[in-house]
Amino acid sequence: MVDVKFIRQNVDLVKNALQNRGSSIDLATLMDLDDRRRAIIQKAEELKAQRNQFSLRIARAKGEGGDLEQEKSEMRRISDEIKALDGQIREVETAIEAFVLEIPNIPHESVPVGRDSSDNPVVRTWGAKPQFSFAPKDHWDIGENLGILDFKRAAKITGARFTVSWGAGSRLERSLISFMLDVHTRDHGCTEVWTPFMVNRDSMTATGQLPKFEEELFKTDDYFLIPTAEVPVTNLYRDETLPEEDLPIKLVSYTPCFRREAGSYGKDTRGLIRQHQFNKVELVRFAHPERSFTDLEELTAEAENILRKLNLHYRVVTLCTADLGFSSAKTYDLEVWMPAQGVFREISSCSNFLDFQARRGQIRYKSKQGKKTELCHTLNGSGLAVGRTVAAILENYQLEDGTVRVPDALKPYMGLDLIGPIG
RNA sequence: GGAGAGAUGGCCGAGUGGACGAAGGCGUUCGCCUGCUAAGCGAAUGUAGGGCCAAAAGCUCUACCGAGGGUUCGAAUCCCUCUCUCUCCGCCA
Repeated sequence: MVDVKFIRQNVDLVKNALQNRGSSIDLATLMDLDDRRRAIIQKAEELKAQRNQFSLRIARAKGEGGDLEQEKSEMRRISDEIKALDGQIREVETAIEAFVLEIPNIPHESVPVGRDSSDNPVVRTWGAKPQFSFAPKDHWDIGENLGILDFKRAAKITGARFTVSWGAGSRLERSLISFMLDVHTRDHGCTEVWTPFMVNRDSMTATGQLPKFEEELFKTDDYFLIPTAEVPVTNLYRDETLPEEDLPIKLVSYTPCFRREAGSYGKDTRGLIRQHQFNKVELVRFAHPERSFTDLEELTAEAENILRKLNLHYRVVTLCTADLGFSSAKTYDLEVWMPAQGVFREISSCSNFLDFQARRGQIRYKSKQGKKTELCHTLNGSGLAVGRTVAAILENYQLEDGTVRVPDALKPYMGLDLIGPIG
């Protein structure tokens, strides 16, 4: 959530930022509401101050047994007026809140202005494309041929965009989760957390999934299924004040993720790339505002480190203004090389949300001297999306006979050097 | 699912209609004192919003005792609804 006070003082800047994002929100409506709000507050508070004084006088006079009927009826009038004004204030504030919750974050000044994903500049590229003496197969063909991926039965027991993994495939999924968690906790100093996979409406609102993207979420009568661990993990400290010296707080969490993928019909219909349920290891940071961009670089490097250890060719792009997620001020996408299609595919998204989520969720910090309580900055990034990592490994490590080599880093976890056919 | 108890400041805990933003204690911070430490003494110590101010500082007003509504001139205190927590019973991986 962008601060209304900030918007008021920087209307043109915000207007411009929204335009760069391709958003057509009319700020004039908001400014009118805010003007009205302050006018009513002023009136109401004046009356309240009056009421308090009357109240005091009545209390004092009570002992002396004076006739206070006149004061009382006057007070009744004031009280009624206050009640009416308070109702109006509530109304206006509800409207303002609803409005502001729909405003996306303001892109950081270092974010390039662009029209779509083709305007995302490449920051760096790591590794090299693997060379094949044969035509590399798609990961879904490799997986189905080996018997480790089973899309048909997943469709039978649930539906489209779900996957069953068998044997080494299942083990690969589990190995990757363990491997990633181990690297992030052991080498990067993150604390591992295990959270609920369903959350309430307040949590979804704090991180920015709600109110705007409800159609993207699966839900039960009572709760929402998390689309990413970002939601439960960031909300760990909702409505809390953290000690300044604890920042940055570095967390890592494995969770399954559930997404409706509404509006993506016909996109990535085969394979592991776009699923309704997938596994992800997520990095989350609560940062000091003064160094959150350093944190973003560090967090991105931590995610990259997984790809490097797996020896997967990838590149880093900066999302331009048009491609930036709703809550983010700056995002780096890590894109892994997929040899079968000959393209780079997103495998991690690392973002700095500044105080956007912290304001929605009231996540704050305070110095030991207790000077001031201020909003934290929050960040997160996939470290990594597990399903897509499986896809990348199958494609990049495939051999001509249809088997798949196990990356060195995973051998201790897999207890195998080669994934062969199940049978 | 059934029965009961509860929700007050960073924490503990008092407060059943009027000077209560809220006693007392603990904690924390600053100062004093003391060979050092501990103890002791003194002071400070919530959040949000509005106004004044170019702004900060500061001053001032308002709100907040789980949430919302009601009664009343006046509500932490009385009434209603909701949420959450705890205890016991039942069921269950």
